[in-house]
Amino acid sequence: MITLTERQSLILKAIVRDYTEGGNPVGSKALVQELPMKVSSATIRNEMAHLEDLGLIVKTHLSSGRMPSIKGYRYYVDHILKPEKVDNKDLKVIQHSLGGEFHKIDEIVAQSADILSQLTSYTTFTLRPELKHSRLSGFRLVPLGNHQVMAILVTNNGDVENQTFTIPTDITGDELEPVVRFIDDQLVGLPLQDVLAKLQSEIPLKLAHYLQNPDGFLDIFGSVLSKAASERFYVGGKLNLFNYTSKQDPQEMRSLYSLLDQTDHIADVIGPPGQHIQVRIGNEITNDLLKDYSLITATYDVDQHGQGMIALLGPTAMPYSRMIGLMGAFQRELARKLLDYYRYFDE
Amino acid sequence: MITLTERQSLILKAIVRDYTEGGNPVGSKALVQELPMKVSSATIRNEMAHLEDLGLIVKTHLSSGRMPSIKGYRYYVDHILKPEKVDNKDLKVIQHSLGGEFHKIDEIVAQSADILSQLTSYTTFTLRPELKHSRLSGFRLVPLGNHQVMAILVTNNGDVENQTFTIPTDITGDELEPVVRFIDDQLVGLPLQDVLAKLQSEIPLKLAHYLQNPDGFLDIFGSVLSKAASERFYVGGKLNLFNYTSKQDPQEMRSLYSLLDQTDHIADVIGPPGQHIQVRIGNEITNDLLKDYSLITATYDVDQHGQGMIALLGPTAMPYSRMIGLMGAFQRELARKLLDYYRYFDE
DNA sequence: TTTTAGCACTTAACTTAATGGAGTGCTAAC
DNA sequence: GTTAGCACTCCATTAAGTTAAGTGCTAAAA
Repeated sequence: MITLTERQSLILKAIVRDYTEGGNPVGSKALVQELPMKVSSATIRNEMAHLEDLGLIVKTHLSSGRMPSIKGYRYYVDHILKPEKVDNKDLKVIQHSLGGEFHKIDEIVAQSADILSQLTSYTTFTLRPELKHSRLSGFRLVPLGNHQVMAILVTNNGDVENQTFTIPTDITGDELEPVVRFIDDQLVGLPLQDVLAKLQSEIPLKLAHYLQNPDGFLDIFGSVLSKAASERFYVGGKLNLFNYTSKQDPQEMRSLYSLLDQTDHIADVIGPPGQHIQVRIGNEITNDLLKDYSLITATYDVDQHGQGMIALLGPTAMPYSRMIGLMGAFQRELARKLLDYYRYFDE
Repeated sequence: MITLTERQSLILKAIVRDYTEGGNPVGSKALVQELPMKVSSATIRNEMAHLEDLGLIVKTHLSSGRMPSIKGYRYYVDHILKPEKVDNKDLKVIQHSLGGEFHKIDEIVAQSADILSQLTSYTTFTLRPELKHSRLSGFRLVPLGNHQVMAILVTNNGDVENQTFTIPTDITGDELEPVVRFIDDQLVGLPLQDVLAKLQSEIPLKLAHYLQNPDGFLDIFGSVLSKAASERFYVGGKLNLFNYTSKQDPQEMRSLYSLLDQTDHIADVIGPPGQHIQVRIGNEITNDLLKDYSLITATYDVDQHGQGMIALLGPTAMPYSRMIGLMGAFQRELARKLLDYYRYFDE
């Protein structure tokens, strides 16, 4: 367990700030100007040597200034940093952007990714509260003619999922009636995850009473259901990658960029909803492609409707204090907005 | 009007080929090896000086080798190049990729962009045959509860467009019945563009007979209709940009990349369906961001179902001969596949 | 008239050397 | 414990020199 004196702590803090703002290693003379106490550069050099022994700062070469190491950022984030109170202008932007009328939760969550990426100039990810916790409130099968049927699934929160299927024979509404009625009777009102579970077990059996050949229908229902229950990350500010990346190898940029298109990989990186705000720095991120970046994740809570996440990807040298403050504010505003939304549908 | 001797033509051709393959300016000595006739490097130098006077090739500095100018590429494409017969393996890939079962035209067209970008390692755009020519074959309004209604529009070609609306009051199927019947009576069977036209003129009046307050419904119908009739480009191989771009300025990459996300800008660049295969080189493209690239566009024809387009964006130094051959083949295969698809739905 | 050999010339790209500046570690004095 | 002073290290920049590729031009050959 590392313990720093007050002065060492101030020095580390100043190095983090300077390096984040200027992008260049910081020397002892520059620090003389900035520290609140009056000490000589030689003293600072002594302290810096100590910080380096502890592994909190590093040199790029024997006679260069210092920059924070991963461990240094870690210490800074854990013990020094105070979340900055969110800028009033930024708060206004958030509230205004979330203030409009939305027709779907996914729109709110998707837009959130965009707002956050604009505010930060970094790349953001958002995850809606898990749909599994929503309840099935309706299922429709609409024959469209031309051998096509559209399946529509509705939840109590107003989420709508639909999919069109091509089927061998033309079907009229009357033929589908008993199936839809079966679902209304047996499954409406249950959380989607329970419906999913039942689909594996008792539904096929029961459905056999209503339909001669239930397989085709089960495929359709299962497909829409799992599409609805699957989690989707929205990505904002993909293009911002160009602003903060240090890479110039096009191939590396390419793999990075393609990572952002793969929801499952993003899910691995960001992990399940957890406690409050978490900062992962450099190689603490479980993906080698991101080992030169930092990731701030925050879980937001919408009461009985479950939890969602927002996340921010940026350079290791980012203004953590401001970012953490911003994430906190956003987290609160988003949760509030979603609560409002759910309340509207619960009426 | 430029006319070249046989030998000059061969030299220009060789310069284009060498420069495309190697990426470096081509010198007179290298050409001695490659030309079919035996001439000295001095003779080639004389010919090259002439080609330079005509503006077909340029030097990067006083004593460098030559590379083709835009004008040089233009001449090459117009007068020298012969489309390469498409590689048998590539043809197999195309046929196999388009051979599967598709449920929607948009899937076929979207997948086409991906296949083409894989085959070429460049970036591709595809545009489906204009939906305006399709006929309205059905319209449904499905009440979903929770103040929501889904509007579904179906065409005779199996295209389905749907959109969910939130409305102030809950509505039952019975109330919508007359509206849907009105549409079935009056509009089904007409091309979408005619429906669009009528929506501006006679429909509002007629609808007033069926509904007290037709405005809300007209908004919904109009919205789905215009969403269906709007053209959409599919983009394939966005990431391939990293392979062939010469830019390393991240800001420029950024604007380029964001251009690919804007369907309307792409439409401007690629232009309306035209004649067969067209090659635009460098500043012949009407967008300054693309002035260092080349664009090959091809229009494909699906008989009475209208025309669509495929397009290819790559470096000015691209193997035009192979690419034009490939575009031709793809154009034919895609048209055939779509004809099959339409035939299936016309049954 | 066309082609070619030969040569002087140009330029980019690379290598080497020289210089200045920022910053460090260490020592000895305060 | 702190500081002034100094030798030392390394990067960055500039300057100079070298090489290789390629050209244009001239005069001779075909």
